[in-house]
Amino acid sequence: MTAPSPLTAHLGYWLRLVSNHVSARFAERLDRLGITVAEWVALRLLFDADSLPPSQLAARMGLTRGAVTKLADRLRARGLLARSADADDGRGVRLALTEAGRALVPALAEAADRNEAEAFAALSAEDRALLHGLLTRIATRQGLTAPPLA
Amino acid sequence: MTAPSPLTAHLGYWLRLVSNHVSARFAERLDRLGITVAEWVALRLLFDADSLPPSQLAARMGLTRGAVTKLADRLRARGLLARSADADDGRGVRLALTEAGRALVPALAEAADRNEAEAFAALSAEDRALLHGLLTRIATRQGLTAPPLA
DNA sequence: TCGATATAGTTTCCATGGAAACCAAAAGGC
DNA sequence: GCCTTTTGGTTTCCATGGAAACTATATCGA
Repeated sequence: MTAPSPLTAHLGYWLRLVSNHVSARFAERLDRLGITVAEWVALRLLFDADSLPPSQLAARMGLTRGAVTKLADRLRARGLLARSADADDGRGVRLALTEAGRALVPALAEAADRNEAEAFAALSAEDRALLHGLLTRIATRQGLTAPPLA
Repeated sequence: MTAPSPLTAHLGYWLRLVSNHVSARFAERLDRLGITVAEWVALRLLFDADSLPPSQLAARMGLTRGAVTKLADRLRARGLLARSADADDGRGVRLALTEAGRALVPALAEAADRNEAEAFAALSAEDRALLHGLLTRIATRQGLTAPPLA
């Protein structure tokens, strides 16, 4: 009958602590540009993909389709994203960046770069590589090259 | 003029991906016991502290006081937590576990232990220690032995 | 001691995201 | 070719948590 594990006994606790902090700081930076973290992820994915159905975006972001509908509405209202009907599928929709959306991405990426540098300043380049290796090892073992959902 | 960094270029991305996944899996486990992750954290902190003012709990959990008020209400409604007036400060409140709340903590801690084992199964004991070291190094550098808030 | 200020807690309002119900179109079985 | 089932997307409802306003008490300075 040992004492119940304290919070700090779990790697999961530290992972969450650091991750939340890094994301919160990143959110602050993005906020200055009027963008949320989720919006950044969507914009960056669409930057490469050119156009995606909401379901694809949802899968890659680890969100539900419902959440993506709403996210897309917000981005569309600000003129950063356009929605068009899928030519082949009467139900389908394609999401794509507008010119304004595309033009915004580099600045956001720079914010991400700066955040990254600041967040992991405590680690040497080798240690950062080490951390990267450990995290990706867990990720692949858990089968998540993509979604943290369910 | 290089291309904007892809999401996967940032450690922060992997950190968030893995952290969210681990927390989501943990949330599933706790859900079977009718508890959320935030509730677990509160219960575990109160288990050691015996009694805390809401502001203290908020600080240690990285939540606002408003959020703690509501969290405490939920736990109180389920008979896991009791609220009492502070003897010395007319404004103050003390939160403490009920017997039922206290009795629940060991089972929750075991769920946390099992989650931990499953989540980091990809890593050897040495690698887990390594990861722990890297994360705590970042945490202390960022001044967060406690709150991811602000 | 009284008035100004600070502090503890709560409440209200808002934003985000999940779950599930729902609708329309496509695909499959016969 | 129909009827059932599946799939893509949206909508509705709910839960959680932050921000800011608000209340009550305590503290500080003159």
